[in-house]
Amino acid sequence: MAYWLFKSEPSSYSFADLMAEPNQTTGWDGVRNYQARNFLRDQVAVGDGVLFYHSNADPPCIAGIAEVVAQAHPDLTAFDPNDSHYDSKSIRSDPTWFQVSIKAVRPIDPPLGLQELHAVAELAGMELLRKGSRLSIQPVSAAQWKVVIKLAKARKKH
DNA sequence: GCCAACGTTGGC
DNA sequence: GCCAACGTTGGC
Repeated sequence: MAYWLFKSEPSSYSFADLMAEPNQTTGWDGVRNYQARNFLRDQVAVGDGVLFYHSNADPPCIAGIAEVVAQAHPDLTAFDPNDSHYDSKSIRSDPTWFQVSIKAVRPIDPPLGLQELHAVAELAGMELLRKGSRLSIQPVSAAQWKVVIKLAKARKKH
């Protein structure tokens, strides 16, 4: 069991969009970065926990918890010339790009803002908080996961 | 909208 | 294989 943080711009796909999906499940397609691809293809496993992060948002935040429900399978949007993530160099017999499927577990409401996360000493080493961090699929340690879940649970008192 | 940080491309 | 130019990401 491992833990991850997946980034998405809410203007293109938000945690609320995931909640609204049939079975609250979607294929995490469109990843076009090799390091992120390698995590998706080689390490992300069914049952893993996912922090759903809203980048380019106001404020940027962790907006919900999800879980992996299907391991890596080819990202078919790479083969569709009409898709914005089309990659003419990727071929069906040897796909370059992969996706996993995730299912919403619960929203974090209100979400955990980036500023707030920066203020948490135990999260100081988190990849998300590193200056210049751009990776859209990031590993999260068990200790970091525990801290974030605890912060998320504290949201429920009101 | 700005711009720092990072990834990719391509000439050499 | 180097590295400058370029494109993208994402906080602010």
